[in-house]
Amino acid sequence: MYDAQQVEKKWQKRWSEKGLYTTSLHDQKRPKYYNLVMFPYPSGDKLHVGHWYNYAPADSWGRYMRMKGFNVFEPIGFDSFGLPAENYAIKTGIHPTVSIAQNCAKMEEQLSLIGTMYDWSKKIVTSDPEYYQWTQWVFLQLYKKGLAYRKRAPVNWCPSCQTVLANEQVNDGKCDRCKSEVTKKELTQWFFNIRSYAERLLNFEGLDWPEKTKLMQQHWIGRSEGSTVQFEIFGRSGKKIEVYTTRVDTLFGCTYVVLAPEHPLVGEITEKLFEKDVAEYIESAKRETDINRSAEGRDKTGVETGAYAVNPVNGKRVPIWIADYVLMTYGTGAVMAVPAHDERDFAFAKKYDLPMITVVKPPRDNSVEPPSDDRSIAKGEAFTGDGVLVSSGDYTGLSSELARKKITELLHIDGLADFKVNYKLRDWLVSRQRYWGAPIPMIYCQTCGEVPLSEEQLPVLLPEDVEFRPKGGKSPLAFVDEFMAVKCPTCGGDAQRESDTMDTFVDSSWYFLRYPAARMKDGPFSTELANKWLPVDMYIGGPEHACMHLLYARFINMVMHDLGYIDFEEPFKRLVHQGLVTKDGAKMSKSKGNVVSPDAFVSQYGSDVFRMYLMFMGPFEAGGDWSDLGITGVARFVERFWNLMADREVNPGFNEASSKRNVHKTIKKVTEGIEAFTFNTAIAGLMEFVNEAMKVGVTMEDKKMVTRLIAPLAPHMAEEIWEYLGEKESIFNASYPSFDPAMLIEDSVEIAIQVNGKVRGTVVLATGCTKDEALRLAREQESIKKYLEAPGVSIKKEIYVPNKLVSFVL
RNA sequence: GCCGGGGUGGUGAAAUGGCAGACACGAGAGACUUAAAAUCUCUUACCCGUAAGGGUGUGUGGGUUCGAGUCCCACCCUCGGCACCA
Repeated sequence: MYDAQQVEKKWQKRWSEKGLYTTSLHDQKRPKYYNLVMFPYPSGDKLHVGHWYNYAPADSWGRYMRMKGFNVFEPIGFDSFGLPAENYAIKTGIHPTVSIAQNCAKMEEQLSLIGTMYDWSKKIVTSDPEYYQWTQWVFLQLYKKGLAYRKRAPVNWCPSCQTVLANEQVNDGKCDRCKSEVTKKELTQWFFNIRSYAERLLNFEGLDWPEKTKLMQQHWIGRSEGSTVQFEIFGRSGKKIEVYTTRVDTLFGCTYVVLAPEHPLVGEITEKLFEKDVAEYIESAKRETDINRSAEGRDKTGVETGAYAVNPVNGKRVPIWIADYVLMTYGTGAVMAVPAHDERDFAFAKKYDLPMITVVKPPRDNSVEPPSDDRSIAKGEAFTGDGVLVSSGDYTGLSSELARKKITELLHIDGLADFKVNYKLRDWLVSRQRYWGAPIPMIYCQTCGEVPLSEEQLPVLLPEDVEFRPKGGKSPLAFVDEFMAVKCPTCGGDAQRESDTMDTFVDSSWYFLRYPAARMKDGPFSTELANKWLPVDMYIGGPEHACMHLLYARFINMVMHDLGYIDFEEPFKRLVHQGLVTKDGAKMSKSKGNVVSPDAFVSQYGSDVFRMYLMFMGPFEAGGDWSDLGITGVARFVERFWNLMADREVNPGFNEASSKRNVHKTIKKVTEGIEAFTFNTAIAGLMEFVNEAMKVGVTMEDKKMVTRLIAPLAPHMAEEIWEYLGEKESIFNASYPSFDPAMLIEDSVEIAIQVNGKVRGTVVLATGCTKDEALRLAREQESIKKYLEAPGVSIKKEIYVPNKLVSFVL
């Protein structure tokens, strides 16, 4: 009987006593392997099966790579700043420093039960000053490079969290964290200019990432190629409106121009008669939340300004409108409307009875040119595809693609147009009006203005004695006088600190650089160690970070590269996402009360069984719905494996050739399963091995081989068996077995015989049997004869796939 | 609407274009036991048939091929992501 509890305790203790997983970072002998999981937030809750589902296979991968001969570094830490601890403090009065310390300790204890090979000596906690002073350092580096700036802008505001949010943290117009409706607010905030890295962030060369994730980032960055076009404002010589369009080929079809309500020209151009309507419209647009304003299919609204713009390509006057379907944050905040060829313009034009002119027809449409400038064109919808230009002056007859080039080039001569690439990606808003984060290391001086702290003045420590409850949209720090009052580092005069703290995504945007130098006092990371250990070889975490953490981390890493601190641009070479474990089809969450705890299973069956059961559920990247129904299967397997290995005798039915083949077949299957992150098939392979070994036996030598094979998946049991089989060193210092292809070949194989595509029988042939021989034997089969010899049939074709099948076509 | 992933037994699932359902769970039958648990053995896609055997089957409809879960076309459902970005 295998005693999992006793065995697992024993080995966890021994591993930690021996420091088996303390990676020697300066080792020159073995190639390095940086195996990283996204570090957890230390909530007070216990680990649930989702955590295990993520961490256990990730650890098995690390163990596998270690046995493959790599010097594996598998660090862990806590992403400990952020709202939950602060909200908890508001509710209970317990200081975040206290609750986070408790939670980290609790979490460490639970993580250790999994039996991972985390190198705890390199643990980092982002809310420790020894970490966050370097987060502040990162901020200063960006500031120095002009990549951190302060700007008054309409931002996302969560009224319940009382803080601003980055675009990435707003989902469906709701706060990612508390789900309340996000509103707009004009505030002066700190931004990181991630936009200037848009082009580089689109390049994924050399990255082994899921296609899906790369696509999501691409879409988020949203690159589009188009042109800017200048429309002169009629009667205001020299005043121009710049619009952005990807369809400059439809310029002749422009029947009006639309400005975003926030557009700076609005006040200037609006005619007296229209001022009241315009002012009212802008007011109502301001009140709209982003979600309402940006919902597609929403009824389009707008007002006329009374002003007119001149189409530079044909001198035609078109009215200027204001509508909130045009966004100030994209392009130039102004568009040329071509209702005949754009769905949004079409809907708007129809509502306000604006003219439509068809200027592009589908390439294969040979019909007569439609009448131009005809309000009554009875059209059901806009034609938005590329085609051939009509009613477009000199450009008539050109393809859309060519026309885009020609029109832009010609207008460019007079400075009226230019090619322009735009991105949907907006700058990263990093300030938060909350307490529990890294203070932004900036000072505002009455004489010098905005002054960055020098590196020697870091860390800016978070004051301890603070009223956490947010007040009036200001950070709690703003009310701590001792914190706020400071002397200006430049002139020595009275100054004030920045009271906002940083988005926690800033903390996690560089932590992978810190790990190898976790205890370092004189810098955020060591250039030497970073260049040696990074990029991260394997990064494992949830797909929900695709457009947040994973994008921010790439950006910050690129900035550090550009500043000359590190040699590599990309932080994560290979990325794998674990699938989601649901309960009754729903995501596990405390509020739904459907969180499954692993505790009962781990204490009944042990970590090894539970780890393997999670892996046996299906492919790692697929996830699945939780059910405990099958765990007994894995428990039985572990018992059988243990008994097989503990039995020192070779089985009575021992057959050397079959036994060897069994072992090598297993090595192949298990290795392929682990490599593909389909641990379920690896475990199935081991189960098959045991079933077969019960029949054909297994030698002492092969027992050791198979024990090494299972070690990454069931680390505790493997160590125990390894020791039992007489080995003194840890099994994780042993190498991973590889298979001999020659050992896989069987003497004979059973192949299928098909007649007209249907399997009608089988025949046992010698391996590698010739075609003639195979066909002859197949034809002789009783079950086949009757088909071949039926009256009126003859063989039209014979197919032989060696070791697979014979197929007759009659 | 657009972009991805996925639809295979009662369940979790497996399958370089080559005998669909490996490996498990569950269920049924049997062995051991005074009995139960545990363990072991056998059966288990569906339909017809006592059997031998035959037929049907991987979301739907077509196609390519000697042969399709796998490739191609059209569609349905589902889960994620994006969504007035001009």
